[in-house]
Amino acid sequence: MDYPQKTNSQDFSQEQLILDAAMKVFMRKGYDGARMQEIADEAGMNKALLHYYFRSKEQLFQKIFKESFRKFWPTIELTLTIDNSDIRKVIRAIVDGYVTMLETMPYLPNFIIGEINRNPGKVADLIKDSGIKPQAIITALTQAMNRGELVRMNPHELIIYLIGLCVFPVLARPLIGQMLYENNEAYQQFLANRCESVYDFICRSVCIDTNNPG
Amino acid sequence: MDYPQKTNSQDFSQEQLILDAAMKVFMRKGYDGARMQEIADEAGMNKALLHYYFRSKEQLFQKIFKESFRKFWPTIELTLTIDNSDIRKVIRAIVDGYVTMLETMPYLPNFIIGEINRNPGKVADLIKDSGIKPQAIITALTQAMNRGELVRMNPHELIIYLIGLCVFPVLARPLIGQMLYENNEAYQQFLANRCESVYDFICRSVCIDTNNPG
DNA sequence: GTCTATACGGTGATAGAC
DNA sequence: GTCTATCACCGTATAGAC
Repeated sequence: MDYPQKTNSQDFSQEQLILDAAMKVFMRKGYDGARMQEIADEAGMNKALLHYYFRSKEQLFQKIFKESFRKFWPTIELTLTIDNSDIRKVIRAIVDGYVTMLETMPYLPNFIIGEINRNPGKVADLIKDSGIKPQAIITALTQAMNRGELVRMNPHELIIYLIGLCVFPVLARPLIGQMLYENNEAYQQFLANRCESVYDFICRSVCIDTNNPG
Repeated sequence: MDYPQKTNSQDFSQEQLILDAAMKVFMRKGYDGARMQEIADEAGMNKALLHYYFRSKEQLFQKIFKESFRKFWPTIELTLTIDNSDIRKVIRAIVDGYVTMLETMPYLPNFIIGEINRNPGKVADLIKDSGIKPQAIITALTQAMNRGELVRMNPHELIIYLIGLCVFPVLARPLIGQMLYENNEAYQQFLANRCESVYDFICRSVCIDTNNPG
């Protein structure tokens, strides 16, 4: 009988437990701050097993990082499969996509940005490997500008501002929460409403009402 | 003769050399990634001297971090000593202040945000120690809203967006540069022009032209 | 596959000569 | 104050029993 390589139905499960644990620990501590022991504890197994499955800390980290990176960017591309004819809907979808994603993974931006700054030289390879290209969104924005729905500006810059407005509130969360909101309650409120807030802020800046020109 | 404690005119200079070196290394590598040996090399002196002057890595780090934090935030408060009657000038001054500061210290935001996420519990003390309060800017924004110069919105949110738009392009620099600008030249161009670009983006969103109401 | 024990290198910190 | 030498510890990684 020619079953797949897996001879033990627990194999994948163990590997996945490690990956999940590693994701948690690396995201919070970064590469330098993470400890293999902590990942083992989090996964509820022995430290030696991590090396059995992934050889080294570096290789385990690479797996986690590539996966994280994939989750960080494509949000913006995938939303473009929706109706392109109204640029407001596109912007709304992008903002919603980011905000929703960040609710479940609030540590992601800090992790990605921290590690990318720690090792900027590897970014090129990383992007090449991921196969991600921002072309779709650039095209959509440019077309909207040509249709007169968007203020004319460099589409690259608009993308940066768009992502920045979604991501920065989460990135600087401890700082903002403490500095501007003393208690956490009001800040929770802001985070909950920021789909609307960010969308409004962007639209007021760049969207042109084509029904009432002038 | 009662000269000050300093019997050796080099004392201060040595201490300062260490602080400068530590700033460089901590900013790029973070606490976990930084090595006392590397700081010593950067300062051009022996590793043991770091401990002689600052006792431990932790204490040296605290000095650097508090100093960095002081540089990161007050930009926004200090600019408020300028003319408050035109909110556009205030916004312009804040954006200029941040962008200029970031040109000389591009690693600052990543450092601050990374370390704050690494140790969120200490943020409250840090802010208390620094004595920084965002009250002046909040008041200025609220007054401008009451005068009808600004769109009505939560002033806290506006501050977050303002800082985010200035800071994010630098934070995500390696990512943006590679993903959106393949070569470095066009990105340099964007960074050079972003005082204007960010200012325009914000003003279009929130500033109301009081000469032509309606 | 999973565990325990251990080798190995690196890092913060100190002792002690000068 | 500044150096060299060294310690004690911790963290990654491996060896080897089961």
